[in-house]
Amino acid sequence: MRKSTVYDVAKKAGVSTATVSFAFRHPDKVKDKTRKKVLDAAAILDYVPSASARGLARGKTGALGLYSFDMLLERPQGSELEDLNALNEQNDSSFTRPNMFVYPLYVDEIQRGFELECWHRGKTVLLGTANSPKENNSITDIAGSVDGLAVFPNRGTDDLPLPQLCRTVPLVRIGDLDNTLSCASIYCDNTAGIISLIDHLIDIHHITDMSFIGEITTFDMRSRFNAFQQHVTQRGIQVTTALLDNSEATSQEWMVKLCEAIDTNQLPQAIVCANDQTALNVMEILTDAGIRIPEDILITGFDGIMAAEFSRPPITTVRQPMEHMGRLAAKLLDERAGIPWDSPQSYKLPVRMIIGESCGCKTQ
Amino acid sequence: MRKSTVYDVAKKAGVSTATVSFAFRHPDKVKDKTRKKVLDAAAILDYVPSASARGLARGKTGALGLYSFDMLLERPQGSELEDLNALNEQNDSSFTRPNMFVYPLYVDEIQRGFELECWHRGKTVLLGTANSPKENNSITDIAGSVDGLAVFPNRGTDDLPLPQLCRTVPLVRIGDLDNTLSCASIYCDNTAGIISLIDHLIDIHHITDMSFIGEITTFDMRSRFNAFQQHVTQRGIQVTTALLDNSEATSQEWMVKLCEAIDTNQLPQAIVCANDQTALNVMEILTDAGIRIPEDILITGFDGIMAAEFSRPPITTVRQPMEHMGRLAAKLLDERAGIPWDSPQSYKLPVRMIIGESCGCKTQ
DNA sequence: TTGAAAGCGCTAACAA
DNA sequence: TTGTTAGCGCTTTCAA
Repeated sequence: MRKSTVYDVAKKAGVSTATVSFAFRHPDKVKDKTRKKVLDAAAILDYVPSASARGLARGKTGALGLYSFDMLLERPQGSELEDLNALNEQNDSSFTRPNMFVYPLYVDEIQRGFELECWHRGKTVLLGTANSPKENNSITDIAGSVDGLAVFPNRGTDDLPLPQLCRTVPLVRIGDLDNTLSCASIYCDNTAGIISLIDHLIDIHHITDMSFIGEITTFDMRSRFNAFQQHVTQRGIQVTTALLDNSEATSQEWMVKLCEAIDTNQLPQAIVCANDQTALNVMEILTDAGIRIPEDILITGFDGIMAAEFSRPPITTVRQPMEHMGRLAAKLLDERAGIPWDSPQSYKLPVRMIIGESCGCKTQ
Repeated sequence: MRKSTVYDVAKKAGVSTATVSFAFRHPDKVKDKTRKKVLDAAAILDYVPSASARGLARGKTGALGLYSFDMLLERPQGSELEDLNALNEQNDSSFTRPNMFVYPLYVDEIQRGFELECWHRGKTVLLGTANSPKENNSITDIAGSVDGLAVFPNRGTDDLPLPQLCRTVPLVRIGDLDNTLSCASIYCDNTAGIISLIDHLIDIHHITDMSFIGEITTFDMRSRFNAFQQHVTQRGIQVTTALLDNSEATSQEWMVKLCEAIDTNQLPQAIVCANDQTALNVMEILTDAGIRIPEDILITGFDGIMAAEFSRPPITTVRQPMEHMGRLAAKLLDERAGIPWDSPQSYKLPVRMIIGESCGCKTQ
């Protein structure tokens, strides 16, 4: 059964297609009786207007997009996506309890903010993701179907055709800063966050020797690493360089270094991690090696994701206003009404330190 | 600066628009040299194909939709969505820690499954929500822009034009069962879940007197309520009817009844709650009244959301395979390739009881 | 208040 | 292998 169109409705209602369109889009511009005829005909014919056609005609889609780069690859579930059929087996992973080490993470909280704001504004949300690093044309696909697009940075972001996109559609980078492109950047005050962490470790816990762990693959991570180096120097702190990893590598070299440091007893008094997920991993490795946190070593994270609060011990971290960031992205995009920015915009949002117990504090 | 189109690219590359289209959609059908010309021209012109135009021409959009009904209204944040500007203030709620009583909930875990499967299949996800119960034409809007649509049931779902939609686009109802419409229904084995809960309370904790609390506004809730009534009768258990609320009301009448029962000391030995969120609320009210769980009364939930596991005490509940349900929805929709079902389909998924401590068990 | 008609940008026969 | 061309369904001037 063919889908019915304006033409079908128009014929059935005995009016023109223009009137059908008006009956839906500008109800007040149409005589009540006419409108009723149209609506009735539409109901009988199961008329569902084509958003594609409308988008084409209007030059807008009414949707805002959020693009995440190879999220799947970074999450354990990604690999289990095949077994959709054997749910009856008792040991199916679908029955395991929710695991907050996998969800919700940083991107999820931002996504949630984005969705809230879009719904608030009556925009629909389009979610896209590349399955493989090579598929960077998928971002162009989604860019072509929205009035504005928010993008998460990631390793591989450099390959994305962001320079072209931002000339065609309003583009927001989240957790990233770019002053060369005519797009908006929303990021948090990484420097202030790292400083407050370091100061806390020094001033409250009298640490004289610390290091930094993390993959320096994005703007955020780089900012934190730089802030660490700088502030630690400024405070005259010794740095256990054995651990420092300022490589751009995607592999987790720091794990090797950390294990070596454990084996050779070269651990610093404290480790500042690039983010909560890294901190979680570091803590697991240390714990497995019989090293206690915070008795034997202090750990800090960054981001303030849910898992940081519920890990044992809870992680002392810096919380980004993630929901807010997502909402701001949607707001900025919506306000552009489809018109790309003509100069770089940036929004640096404040952060707040959250004291857990991994730094040696007692939080009741 | 006008967005460039196939025509612009075609002219610049010195080919026809068809060739431009082919160069992108069927790269192998175009001579290498020609394709290169096209791609170069496209890059120079910042060409971003219009998904609307493609959707129109192809009759498909490549997106799958997920529609939630008035989610915002049910969540505390919904009301705070205005203050997007004053983030510098120290007490901004954006800095509060993630609150799992608000997110992620039942729908979020399903949504996540839906997203995972869509990404896996290379489909984009369209998220839509009605801001107000009256805005039920928004679902038609999103139905018009996807190749398949999943819908959450809710109070108010009855007002939705589901009968018309399911004749135009493949439709999946999640957490709902409908044998009258030509759509698919994905729901869990509510009856088995309730039975295992009741049996546990009776057989392990020797409960002889229990009741049920919840708003009976959706298929799931109704199923659980019915299963409760039936199984409790079958096991010859006394029911504290003072608490039973089988009304269809949206207001939370059960709160009143619960408070009365507390005041008059009419509480049963155990309360089976319609879902985890209700259980959380019930526990809060009881705790505030100085009643201890599980010492003074046993509580069970349903769903297995994250907050149930981390509440104190952890809630004994029944876990639905939520991620799986979302994934199944996406899979079914994708497989229809835009063609509506011509008869009702239903998928009842198994559940599993998860022992917490709210039932009186000790889980270390 | 309604109708006629010209696009919107892309795709896919069909031809060449 | 590439070009021509007829739509896809809706919106929106402009006229009536």
